[in-house]
Amino acid sequence: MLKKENSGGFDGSSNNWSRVCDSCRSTACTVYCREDSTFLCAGCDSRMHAANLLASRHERVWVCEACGRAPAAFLCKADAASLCASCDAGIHSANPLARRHHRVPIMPILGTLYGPPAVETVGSGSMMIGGPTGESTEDYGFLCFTQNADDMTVDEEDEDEAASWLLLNPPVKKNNKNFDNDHNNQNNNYGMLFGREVVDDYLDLAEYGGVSQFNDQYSVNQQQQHYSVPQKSYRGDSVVPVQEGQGKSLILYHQQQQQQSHHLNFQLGMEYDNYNTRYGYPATMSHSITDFTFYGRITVSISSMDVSVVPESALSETSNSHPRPPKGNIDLFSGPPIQIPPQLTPMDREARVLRYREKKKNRKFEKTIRYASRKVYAETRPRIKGRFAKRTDVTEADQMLSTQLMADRIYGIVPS
DNA sequence: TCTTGAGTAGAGTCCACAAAAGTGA
DNA sequence: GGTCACTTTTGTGGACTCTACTCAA
Repeated sequence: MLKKENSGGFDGSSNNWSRVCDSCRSTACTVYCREDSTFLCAGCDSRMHAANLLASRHERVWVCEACGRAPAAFLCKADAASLCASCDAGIHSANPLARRHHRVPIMPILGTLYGPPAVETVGSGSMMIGGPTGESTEDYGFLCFTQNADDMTVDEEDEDEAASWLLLNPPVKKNNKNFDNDHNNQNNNYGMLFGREVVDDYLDLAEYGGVSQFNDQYSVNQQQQHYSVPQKSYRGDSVVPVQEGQGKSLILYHQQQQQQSHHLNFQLGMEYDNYNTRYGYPATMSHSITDFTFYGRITVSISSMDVSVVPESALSETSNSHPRPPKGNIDLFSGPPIQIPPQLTPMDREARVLRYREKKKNRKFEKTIRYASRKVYAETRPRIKGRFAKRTDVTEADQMLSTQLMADRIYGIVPS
């Protein structure tokens, strides 16, 4: 996409390193707070701007993706990148094609960086607002914060990554013209922001509740966002204590899941099940997670009923050895209602797409070893061209090889 | 602008066999 | 319900194949 360039930087320095967070001084900054005139990483931003309602209203903007040192001024839709004025000028004056990129002024980030406050949806359009136990939630206003900055950073990263899986790129076959045409035809419906980019199909989750519904909720939340529900986030396959508030909403989950998750089931089901099968996770596990939240934040819980279906060994194993679930194991099948973002601006959506792409780029699939003994044995097992071989075959092959070597020695041929 | 071939990356497949899981007496 | 013997299923890693993709000519 865009290479980091030495743009001179917001602070006038000339190196091409991303600016570090003014608060923690250890992490690359991601946002710039106009009110505080500070560059902050995601963790510090969340911490500082969730301290109180006033702070949460600070206008922030993403840091330029090209130089990483200046607040973004423009959003290039073609590159799907936030750029400062300097980088924007440099990049988009490079050639005539670049000049045609559609750029819009960057919109400030309000509220939370990693998603709006969770709001329970009730029925098809109404909303349930309140804390986990029904108390006033003024203190909970925005995100689920952990006790310290370190934890929060990890949480956000995990959740962000998990959220990324909700935004899977459907396969786009470049050579498939039919597909392309069809997709183009659908762009009127899906590609609101990114034109032909398929990722938008998944990002535009308001679609599931209807656009008008989204708008309604948006306006409602604009007024009532400080009453939003705090969400404790859980990751991994571990069994999750269901909070009181969540327990109530569980019924709603099941009522709504068929309406709201079937679409995703069809699109993502195969992929997740395949992953689970390949990496040793029971398929039932992938059907047991009953709570998630879209747009950059995932809340995962497992109903007790579903857990009982999973073999204990498998459950405990995955719980213990995988504090974080495999990426594909986040389940969308029996998912609860898709929670419509109360203040999902196009800029928010685009920002999430950016983060999604970055995460996707850096994603690593680590194979899960369920039985170390088998691994050890497999490593010591004889192979022929990578395949496991019978020990008798190997001995025969060894004999042939040794015979060949003997012959080579006899005739003075150097073995290659 | 389109075509073609080379190069690359990633996913899927295959194999044997110990260990785990299931079943019936 | 517990134990034993037997059968069936699962999981493991490296090499290879296949497909999709990129890039240059």
